[in-house]
Amino acid sequence: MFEQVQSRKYYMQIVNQIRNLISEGKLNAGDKLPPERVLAQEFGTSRASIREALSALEMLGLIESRSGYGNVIKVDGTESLDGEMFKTLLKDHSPYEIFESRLVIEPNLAFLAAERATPEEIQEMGEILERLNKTGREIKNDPLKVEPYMEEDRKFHLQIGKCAHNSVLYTVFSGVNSMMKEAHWRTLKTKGLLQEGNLEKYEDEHTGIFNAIRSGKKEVAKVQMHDHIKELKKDIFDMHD
Amino acid sequence: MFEQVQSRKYYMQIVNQIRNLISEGKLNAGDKLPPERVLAQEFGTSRASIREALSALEMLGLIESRSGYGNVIKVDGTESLDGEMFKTLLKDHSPYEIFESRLVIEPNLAFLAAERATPEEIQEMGEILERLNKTGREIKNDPLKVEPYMEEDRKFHLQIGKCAHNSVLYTVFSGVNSMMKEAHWRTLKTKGLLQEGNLEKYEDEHTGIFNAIRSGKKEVAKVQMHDHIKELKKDIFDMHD
DNA sequence: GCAAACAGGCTGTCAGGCCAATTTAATTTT
DNA sequence: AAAATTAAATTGGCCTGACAGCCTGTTTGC
Repeated sequence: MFEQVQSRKYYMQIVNQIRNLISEGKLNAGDKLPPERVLAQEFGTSRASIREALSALEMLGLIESRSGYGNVIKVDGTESLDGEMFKTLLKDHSPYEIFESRLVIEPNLAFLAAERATPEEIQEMGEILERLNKTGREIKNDPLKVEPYMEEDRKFHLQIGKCAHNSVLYTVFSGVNSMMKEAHWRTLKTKGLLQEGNLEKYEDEHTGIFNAIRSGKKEVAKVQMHDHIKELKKDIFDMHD
Repeated sequence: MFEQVQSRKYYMQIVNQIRNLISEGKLNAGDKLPPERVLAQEFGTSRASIREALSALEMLGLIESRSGYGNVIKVDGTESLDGEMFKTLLKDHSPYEIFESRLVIEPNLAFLAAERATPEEIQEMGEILERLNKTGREIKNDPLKVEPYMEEDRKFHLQIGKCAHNSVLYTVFSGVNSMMKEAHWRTLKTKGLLQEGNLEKYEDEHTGIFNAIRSGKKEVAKVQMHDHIKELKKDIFDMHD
């Protein structure tokens, strides 16, 4: 019946405003915030309050405060800000366990996606898949395409997660997914990806998953996603169980 | 090869120290921190730095700062501090989606638990189950036992999560699990739990899951957990799909 | 007895200042 | 002219001191 009164503390209001600016895409990764003294003026508060907000934002992993330089936005919040914050929690977990969690979550996301995806979402998924496959085939002639390929791959999986229409699972997955952008993951994955025949294999698997989701075959989508992630896991960690 | 240099910024060191005290159980939910001025003295910093740390801790959901009263520890961090922080991210998500995520995660935790649980962990699980079942039977004569029952139930499921030995999934699940302690969940659950015959049903299901895990029957554990959560979901949300 | 006023402790916020880190520009050196 | 050095400006990191407002318990006044 009654609405929550606006968070009274200044630093919280500042955190929320900046957080919103990030998720609205008005502040992007790499952008520099105005100097603290300027922020204080613009928000109409003291520098102390600004700094309380900034330290909180830094602890949440949204900005990085660099002495003598400025406060820099660290994340691209348009995909899932909550996911980026969850990623911050994952920092110290082992790569193996992080990847293993994909094996649990993603097949179920595929299942739910087959059940709930809207036509528009399916179409977008198809477009991403097309770009992904195209980029994959270009790698043979141009090894520099590996980076864009991994990015398209990330987006394809993320789109499936979005289609599952479960914000909790999406938050978790987008955190894990975003972790794959990190440098040490890229080197890990590059090794596995480039082995002979893998790209063709992935193309088949991705296409199969997409078709299953599009035609609403929930169980098929789930199983195929499971097999796909298991293949990835094998290719990356060189394990076979 | 080289270890990370200690986080330079004062507020970070303070956050880490307090965070550790919470996860070590030296600071428990409800405890009041010393006044900021005292903290400043004890940490050897200014009150400004203390407040930067406290605002960060509050944003992470670990403490609550009450004007004119003090800074209060908000979580019991001995189960999983990361989980408590993840719970903070869940605050605004719909109860249905939160519960649905259990349906995805817990069966897989049961699966992994059947594969990886140590004898000691199994034994502890058995002891929790025994207490749970005992409390469940006492409810008939003493409706006040509902609260303890739900707490034992929470612990039983959490123990399974722990046995899965995957820190990422455990963090997520313990966050969701801890959410079940919240007031609005308790009322939701109480309604469903107390319907005729449910408690006996749950006892059978719990026991079945435990036996499957103990004897290493991974697939059985997974399926039974899935069915159990689905029953719970039905009883709580009154849905049947 | 009971309500109202009071007092002490604590957080919320501000103002102003100094130091250290880092970038940028200026200056010197090669 | 290019490179290395130095100087200046910018910016975050941190500190001190102060005051208003909130909370709690106690005292005062009826």
